Amino acid sequence: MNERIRQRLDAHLSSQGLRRTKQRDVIVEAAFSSDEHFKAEELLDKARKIDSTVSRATVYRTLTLLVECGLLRQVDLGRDQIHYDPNFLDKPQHNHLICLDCDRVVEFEDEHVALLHDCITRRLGFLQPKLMSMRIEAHCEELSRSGTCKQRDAQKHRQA
Amino acid sequence: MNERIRQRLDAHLSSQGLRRTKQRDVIVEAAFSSDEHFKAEELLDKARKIDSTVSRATVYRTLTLLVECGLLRQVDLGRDQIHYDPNFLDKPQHNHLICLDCDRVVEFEDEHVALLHDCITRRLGFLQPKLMSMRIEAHCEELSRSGTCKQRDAQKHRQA
DNA sequence: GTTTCTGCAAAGGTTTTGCAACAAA
DNA sequence: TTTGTTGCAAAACCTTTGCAGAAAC
Repeated sequence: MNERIRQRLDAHLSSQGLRRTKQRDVIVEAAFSSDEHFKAEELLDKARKIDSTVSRATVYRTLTLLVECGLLRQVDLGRDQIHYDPNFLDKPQHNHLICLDCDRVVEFEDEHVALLHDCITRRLGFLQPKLMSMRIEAHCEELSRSGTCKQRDAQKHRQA
Repeated sequence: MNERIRQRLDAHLSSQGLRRTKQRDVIVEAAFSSDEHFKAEELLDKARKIDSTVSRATVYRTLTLLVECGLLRQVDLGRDQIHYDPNFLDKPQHNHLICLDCDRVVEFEDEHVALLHDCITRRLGFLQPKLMSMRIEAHCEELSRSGTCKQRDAQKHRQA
């Protein structure tokens, strides 16, 4: 498991008098095994592939824990479901662009966004912004130009 | 009822072969009676104040309809609940700042945001952005400076 | 040993749906 | 008339919770 994740988790556990357990390790391993976003139920599936006895309740409880210590963040990617994003430790300022053609999610960082957030926030009579999120939905340029798009083809293939 | 709302709704209804009903009128009236955001259950309450026989199912079905024709938009204001925003007809580009001290939501428009969205989207290989949303959460400047904030005092008063 | 944690199953809350009666066009 | 709409109640989801036994420290 990634060193920084371990460190932050341990710090949070001990500061709160909480315990390190086998289940929490399994769920954390599952959550950060890739950089993909996931829903609670998907995390349960991943976790059960590592240890099939992990319960749904513990997954939900651990999700809350991981959000509290900043390792995960809830993100609204549209599509009417809350997803969890495991990439904020590495990219604390990133945002999301969602492809309207194939639903793929592109993470991006942009130095101008932070400045803009800051200006807007102050202008409205607030102190430095604490939490910002930006979501863009757009159509794929490649698909529109060439009539095909790698992601979309791959997706169709999966569905077939 | 606002003329533009009526027009857009009628256009959508007739283009889809749908009907104008007493219930839909009531729910639309309730939804746009103020510029406040609301949850489904809150809309049901408002609608029932106008006509107490309106059913929950019809409210949900009408919400879907109003989102489809662009009169409402779902917004994620944090706090783990989807809200509906009735103000996109008048301010199609607006965004939200949420006060961390009193939970009030400030809508804002900013000309730079659109440009930034546009640049980012093209740089990532997508066509002109279709749907954008930006959310900022921040602490109140007034509260921090003077130890008090009108909104917050009003809120405490309501809770007492 | 004490306190926290887990799994289970039940409960809670929100949204959707099948269906028969009803209403709009 | 025909087709879409409604209300109801049940179902479908997703998430939380009470509790007794198990595990961490």
